[in-house]
Amino acid sequence: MSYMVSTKGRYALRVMLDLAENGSDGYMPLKDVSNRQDISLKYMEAIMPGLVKAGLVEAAHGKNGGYKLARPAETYTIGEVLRAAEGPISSVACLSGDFECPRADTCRTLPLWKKLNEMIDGYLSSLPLTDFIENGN
Amino acid sequence: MSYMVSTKGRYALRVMLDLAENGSDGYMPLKDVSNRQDISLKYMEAIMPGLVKAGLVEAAHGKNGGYKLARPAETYTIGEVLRAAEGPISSVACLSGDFECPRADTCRTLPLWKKLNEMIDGYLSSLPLTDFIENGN
DNA sequence: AAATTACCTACCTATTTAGTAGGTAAATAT
DNA sequence: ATATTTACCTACTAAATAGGTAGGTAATTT
Repeated sequence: MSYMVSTKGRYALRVMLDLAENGSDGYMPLKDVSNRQDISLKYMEAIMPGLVKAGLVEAAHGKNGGYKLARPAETYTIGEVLRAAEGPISSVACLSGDFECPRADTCRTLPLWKKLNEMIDGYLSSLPLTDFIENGN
Repeated sequence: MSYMVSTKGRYALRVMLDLAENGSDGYMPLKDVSNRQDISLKYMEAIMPGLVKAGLVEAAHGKNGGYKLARPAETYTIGEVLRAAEGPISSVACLSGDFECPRADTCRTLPLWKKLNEMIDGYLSSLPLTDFIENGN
């Protein structure tokens, strides 16, 4: 077994939460986030462009630059952040898209994985990011 | 991202289903299962001892030996087969046991992963293995 | 004694994870 | 204009995991 959600997705969540809590109207340099969250700056730099491309955050270069949320914090869900950072989330390779299983037509367990994926996706996509600020939910 | 359920667990499910369908009161040689399921015999040999140790199947050496289910087929759940083959299933490393996160006490997202794991485990442990015989559930 | 079967140990290749290192491009401040 | 700050891009790396293969040993039956 391996893990469905890696540091990439978990760190992305923490950056988003950090921006939601510590961000004002301006841009927040990644160095500050890195210090507060104790995550390697260089590694975070590799994660952020994915969030920019997905339209979750906006970036600005130069002095007083950094990142800020593209929308009000309450409108994000855990699911969309994870997908932006990690790509589509699946419990098994059978449903990954880049893998064509020759047994797919007759496979008895495929519907199981489909349902499991739907459950997971439904759960994560129903959870607002801000549920994890200021309370222990 | 990686996958929570690998071939190890998926093959184990197929072996169990095969034994449920094709097994009589005697033992079924792994070679036969391997042929029907088109799974590498050598790889299956590596998976089976885990199922034996977990008490899911019984093994017999020598001629007319092989494997058979230890209990009536209807009493197995998908979850217990996957756990026997893959070890404990978790969506994130944070809850794997062999990893001690120093942020665990104050982590805001840990409860999310806990709930997600419980959902997944609850679902898989509620599904009887035999749901996947003779119908498209 | 021979055949059959499970089971054990070691190895292998490719991929992924979790980074690091070093530099380039853009924007701002002085 | 120049220096500084910031994002961003392109490698590279070490360790782990996935998904096997190869070969042999132990147990059981014919």
